[in-house]
Amino acid sequence: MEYNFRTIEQKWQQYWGETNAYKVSNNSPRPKYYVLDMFPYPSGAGLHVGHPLGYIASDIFARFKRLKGYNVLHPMGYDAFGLPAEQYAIEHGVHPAESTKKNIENFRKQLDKIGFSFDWSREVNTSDPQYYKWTQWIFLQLFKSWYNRENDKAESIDTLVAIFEKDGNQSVNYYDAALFSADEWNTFSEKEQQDILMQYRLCYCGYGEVNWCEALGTVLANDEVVNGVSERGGYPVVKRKLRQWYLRITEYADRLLRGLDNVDFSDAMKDMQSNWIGKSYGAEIDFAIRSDKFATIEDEQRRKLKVYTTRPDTIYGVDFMVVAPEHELIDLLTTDEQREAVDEYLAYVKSRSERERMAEKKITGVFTGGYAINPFNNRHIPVWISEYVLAGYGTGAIMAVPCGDERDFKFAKHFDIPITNIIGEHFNGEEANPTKDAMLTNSDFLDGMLMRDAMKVVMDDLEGYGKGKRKVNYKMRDAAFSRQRYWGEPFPIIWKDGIAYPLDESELPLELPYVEKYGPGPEGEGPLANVKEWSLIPSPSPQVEKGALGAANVPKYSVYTPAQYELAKQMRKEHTEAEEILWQALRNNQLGVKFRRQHPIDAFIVDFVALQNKLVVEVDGGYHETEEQKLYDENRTKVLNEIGFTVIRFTNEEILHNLDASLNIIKEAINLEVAPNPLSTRGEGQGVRETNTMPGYAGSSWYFLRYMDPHDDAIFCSREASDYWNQVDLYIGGTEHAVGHLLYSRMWTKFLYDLDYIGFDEPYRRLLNQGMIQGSSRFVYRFEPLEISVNTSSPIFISHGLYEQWKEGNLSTPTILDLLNEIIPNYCNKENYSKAKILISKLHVDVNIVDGVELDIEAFKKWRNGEYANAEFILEDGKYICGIEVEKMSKSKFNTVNPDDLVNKYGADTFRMYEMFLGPVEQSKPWDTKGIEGVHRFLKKLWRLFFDELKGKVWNEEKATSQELKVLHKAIQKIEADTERFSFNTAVSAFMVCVNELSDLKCQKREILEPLLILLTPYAPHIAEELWKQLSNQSSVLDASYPKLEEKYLIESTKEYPVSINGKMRTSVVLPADVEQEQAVEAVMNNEVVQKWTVGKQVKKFIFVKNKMVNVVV
RNA sequence: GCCCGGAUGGCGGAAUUGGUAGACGCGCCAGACUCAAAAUCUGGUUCUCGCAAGGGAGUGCAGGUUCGAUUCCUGUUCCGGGCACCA
Repeated sequence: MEYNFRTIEQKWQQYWGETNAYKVSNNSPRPKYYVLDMFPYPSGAGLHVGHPLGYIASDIFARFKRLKGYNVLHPMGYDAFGLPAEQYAIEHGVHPAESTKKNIENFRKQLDKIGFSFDWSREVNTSDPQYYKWTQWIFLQLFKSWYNRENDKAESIDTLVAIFEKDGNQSVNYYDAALFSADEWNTFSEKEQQDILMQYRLCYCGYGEVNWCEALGTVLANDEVVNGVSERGGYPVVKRKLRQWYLRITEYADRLLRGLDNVDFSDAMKDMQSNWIGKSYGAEIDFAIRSDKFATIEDEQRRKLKVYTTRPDTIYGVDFMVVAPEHELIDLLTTDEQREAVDEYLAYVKSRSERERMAEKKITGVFTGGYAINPFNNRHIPVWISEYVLAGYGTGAIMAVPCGDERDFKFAKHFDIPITNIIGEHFNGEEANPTKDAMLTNSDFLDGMLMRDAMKVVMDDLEGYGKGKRKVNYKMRDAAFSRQRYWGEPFPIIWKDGIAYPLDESELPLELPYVEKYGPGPEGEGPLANVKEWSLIPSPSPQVEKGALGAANVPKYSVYTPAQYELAKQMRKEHTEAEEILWQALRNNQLGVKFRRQHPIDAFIVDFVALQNKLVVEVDGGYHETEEQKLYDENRTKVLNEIGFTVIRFTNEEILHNLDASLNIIKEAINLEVAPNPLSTRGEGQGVRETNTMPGYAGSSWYFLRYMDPHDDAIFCSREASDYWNQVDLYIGGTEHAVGHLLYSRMWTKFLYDLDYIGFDEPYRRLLNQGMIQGSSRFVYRFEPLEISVNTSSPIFISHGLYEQWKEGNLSTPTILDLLNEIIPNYCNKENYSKAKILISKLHVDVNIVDGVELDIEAFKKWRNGEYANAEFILEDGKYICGIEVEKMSKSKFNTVNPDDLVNKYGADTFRMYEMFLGPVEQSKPWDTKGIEGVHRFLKKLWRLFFDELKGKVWNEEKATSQELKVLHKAIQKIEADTERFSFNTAVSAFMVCVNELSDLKCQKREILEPLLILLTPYAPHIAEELWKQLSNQSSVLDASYPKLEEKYLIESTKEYPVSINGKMRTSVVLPADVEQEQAVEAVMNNEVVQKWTVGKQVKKFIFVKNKMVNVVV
């Protein structure tokens, strides 16, 4: 009987399925253990061998714990919302729900073949309304909560309202809101009250910058933006402020930091998270600024440049200031001479993504022309703008101390800014020195003080004189929680008159409407904004009928017809007096904003427009008094509003007689900076649904809880279930989730804990990071056709070794041409040899048709539908050898290996063990199918301990010898310990060693083999179950109990000690196990080899480490 | 740029707390079985000098600490992951 893995694996997978072998109960007398894999996104490309790595590891551990007597929860599900499905829908017209469903089916099929012990009755899918009902529900709880810093926890917003009603906001003035009293609160309108509350909510609405691509009409992810243009199509991308939802994760910053002390994550992971949170202690310092634009002293007093610094001790070393390009004071600081340079620089920055800005090595910046005043010595300090200062961090402005900060130093050098040395000899003029231990110089009253000590002195001084204050700062920002996309959870929010009203919980789930088109909505809103019958509540929508206006069907303001353009040009010449006066006041950026006049927008040509601010200004003549014209104006305004423009209308009279007042109105509109919430102007008093959707991490922030109680209709997870399963005991996934998913889910857990829905505030007790499996790409080398060669349809490929020789110049052109002529007669005439210019291109070839490095030429000819059917090859040693490079595993590089193929060829058990055998699970490594044979051989060798091809069953009931027991218990010891510490690769080796040794001993005894099968069950469950049943066991091996290590079988009476002379291994001596130093000295010194090395030399030292080694120093 | 990893034979890797560098597997070489091949089995395999015995070198690179360093420290190079709208 031979090892027929296909039959065996199919048989037991079916058996385990039918017997519900993996179904887990929430009631068990056994201790619980929760093993979780990071939520997979079911991509259309299916599984490649990199995906199951973590799942196999977790499966081994889950099965191991089960054998150890635990009730183990090991679930699987799908993070099914996401961009790729939506992108696929846009490109192929397949609804994301459909493609996702298909992908999941495919995923499941692939997973099933590998023999995982998932309890599929607990499967979850984030895009299932029964699941996202609870994602929406948790969002509502976040929306209805605020963070009470006094109690250091989230509370219902009602407690905040109670505080406002009683005392106003004096005690809870967190987010730079204006102060108000209880009386004032009570007289506020509902809108005013709700606007204030919105600022406090844990999920709140604000404005944030996004990558906006006008041509695609959509917001792009950072990695969809390459060099300032969209990845798809290469269209320009700019920053644009859009209304966004935010998660107030910053309130949890400190708890997220402290919580790291109570979890078992790697130090690297903890470092990454705490660096991300970025807690720092420092000071905020106010610098007065000089500007001739200040009308009064009060103005000057009011508008200070606030910086955040962790080094207030260096205050006398400040040689310049740098503000972020988005800083609000730039306009004020910029002098007329510098205006042009500043504008140019800001335009440049606007085209760059945040990532590019941070990654840029090149130093860029521009001087504003303005100065700030050092509050300590009244020194005038030039203010610069540079992209390396980010608006979101600190105050968006820094005081630069070039002698102490490397980046400041480089900036000063680059722009020739003189450097003040405040650390004396510690600064060498060549590079900055960030020391805190130098004695201060050039620092007035701080001179001679240690920098460390000066920090406190400066901060006390700042606070004493009201020039600044101590401040704890976090690098972490609130997390953007909305996406302008279709394929995500809809927000259970209805806007009415600019107020966000939550849906009643009984109305959940708010289902995603089915759509046919996935294009972006107006004004950077999500595609849902196009679904009027869904978003407007109730219908009908007061839509403007375009035909009635004679409007062309022109959707975007940036797109207009040549005819319109000509008309606009004409109209510019025919301006009225009022228009001309206003134009003179608006032109040349006098308000800090660029206006255009007579510019086409949609179907209209408007009088004036500030495109960036989405502001239209119209100046109406007397004829606007007619009824007909009034109606037209009204409709025109409506359409402009619809596409996000604010419209201000003046009469000729107003401009001519009160220009200042008119300008003030325009200024006010500009200061809004962003267009008002489009949802507050649409729908005319009726409700409008929120049309953004939630981000990918919404559903994945709490999924581990749903697995505990996946079918509960009453709550996201019953307290009973979460009390029983509690934290995830082992969480396995990649480091790429270090600061995204892991921080969000930790925050949600803390939030749900604050509201007392669960009893623990850290989701994952222990985290294991799996490495990435990289692809090992193979290359072939193709000649580009020579101009002088005969025309041939045969592409010619050259083997890697020869290609390398050619590349290094060791293979001359004539030699190559000779080779070519050999393959294709008369390929190139000898006379033309000197004119030939050889070009060889390197092409990816499918790794699955390459055996190691040798190309399967026949398979290659059939590859890609016979694209290379008539290819010719220049071989080396009769073979075509491919080049190798390690790259990311991806379809486009033809280096993906499908687990299905390997499972078909070798079986799931072999595949599982091989994935583990490849190396430490935490480490990244390239995939190489080659070695899988060795593991397969091991399983066959194990099989032969039970069955002989000819003799049939060969195991026996004989008593085991002590030598055999030693082999077994050595294996138990090693495999148990290795599994416990996730060193699966060495455990697989230990199995091999054990089976090798048993084979050598010809041991086929049940007493030894049976425990070995249990050891093997987590790794290769199918073969273990088969052999287990063959040994006539009735129950499943899955529920056997793990063999117990008996130390007594391992005791040795002697030990072979390595002997080193001067630390270099020379020989070894066998000594009794309980040997003491004196005996050891004697035995070692009498050793022949030792004597050879020590003869004529004095022994200086004799080092004896019991059970380790001996070292003789001469 | 910043944060976090990694680097050991031809290849994947082992060496758990500073104590015999290269376990186990692949590949390669030789042999057995076979008409032959596959499969299987046996032996060898870091490099280098040497017939051998035996010696020398060796864990990315340059230093340091130590009786002893793949392991600890300093510096450095290269590769991988993350950097807030991929999930």
